[in-house]
Amino acid sequence: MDPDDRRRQILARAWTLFRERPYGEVSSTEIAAAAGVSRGLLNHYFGTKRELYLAAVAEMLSVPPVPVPEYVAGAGVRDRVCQSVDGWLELLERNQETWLAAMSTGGDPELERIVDQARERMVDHIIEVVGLGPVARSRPEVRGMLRGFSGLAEATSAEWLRRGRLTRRQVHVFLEEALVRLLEDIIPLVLGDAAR
Amino acid sequence: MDPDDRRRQILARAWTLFRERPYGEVSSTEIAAAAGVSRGLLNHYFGTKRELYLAAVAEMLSVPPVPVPEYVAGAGVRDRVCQSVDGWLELLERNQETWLAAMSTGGDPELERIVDQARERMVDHIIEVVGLGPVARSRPEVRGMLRGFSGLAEATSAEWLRRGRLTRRQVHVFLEEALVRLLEDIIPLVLGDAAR
DNA sequence: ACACGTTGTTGGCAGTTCGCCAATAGCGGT
DNA sequence: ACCGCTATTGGCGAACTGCCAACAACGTGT
Repeated sequence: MDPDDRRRQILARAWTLFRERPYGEVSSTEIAAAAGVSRGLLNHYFGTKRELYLAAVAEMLSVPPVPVPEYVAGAGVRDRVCQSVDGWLELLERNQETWLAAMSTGGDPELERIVDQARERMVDHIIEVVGLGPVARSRPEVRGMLRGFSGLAEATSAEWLRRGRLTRRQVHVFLEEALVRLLEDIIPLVLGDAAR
Repeated sequence: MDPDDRRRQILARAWTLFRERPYGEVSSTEIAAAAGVSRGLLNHYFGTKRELYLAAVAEMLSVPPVPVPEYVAGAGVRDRVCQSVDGWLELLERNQETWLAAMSTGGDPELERIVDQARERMVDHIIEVVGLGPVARSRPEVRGMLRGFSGLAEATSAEWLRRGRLTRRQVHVFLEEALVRLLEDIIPLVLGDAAR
């Protein structure tokens, strides 16, 4: 079989197993059996079980990002935020299990780095949507606070998808309002506060 | 040695190791050696390695909660929030490694439940501080949104302690302002929105 | 005082898992 | 046709975990 296809096939099967059970409870033998190959081949392709895991997570985390809304004359920041939040929730609803499973890092520093990169991409996306590029470049605190917002988004989304204490609509209203307030009031306040 | 002391000693040593390296990279043999006992004794006390891990996390997560600020006449919600946030940050700064390490659940459902309980306790604390008890009991969404805020707090705190993109003062101003806005504007908005 | 059950403690055995390597087979280039 | 390269397999050795038998210390009933 074509090595590239085989690689993708193994990654897909591995991720299927990894997202239902934690890392330690899935054996390489099981992955190999599920993929219909010998166990030694996993080593041949990915070196070690850990690297296979990292590769699988990285693969599944490279989902196409939500498109940045077009700039429409007359549309304020709130409209763009609303549209972007909706895209994010849609993407989330479609890949529930993937996202929920990927959020647990298990303290592995390298894995943490991979997930962290995905979160930074989310921050990049927000910065672009709301047009904060210039400020963000000179003030790293802005990225820090937006990273905080991504924590808010993850937690409320989990409340929606896992615990059901919030509806999708509520999450939408909540996040949209929170982000707008953040941009218009809180971030300027914190940045100005440093002048004291 | 007194069984209770021995138990605590093993838990302390185990947690020391678990917080510097992920679960899979710490062997029971190593823990036993560090604690100065035989490996079989770990099984005698905790049954399995996993249970030992859970016990260690639960032990270290049972830190004394931040005291609820006294009610002072003339002090508004903002004052109480400010005081509470400060207590939380203080606690966090003192037990950095413990908290940062405990936040990684590794997809283990039982462990996830333990950490989740700690987060719910934080929500309880906030509810008590801002006096939202009555509303929260009839509207579970309130707990959901406050759980979102705890995600915000965790993420910004990590930005402060780990990445250093925020200072402690900035985190304080940010969280205080965000929580006040949440209580006064955003939560009422979401609750009212459901009436549509 | 002596036998005995209980509990802390140890070492070792068996099963499983993982990383590595030698061996085989297919396939393209010269 | 020969040769090298890569995919693929099976197996070996090391490490780790769970379990159990054995030993020691200590309290208790007779």
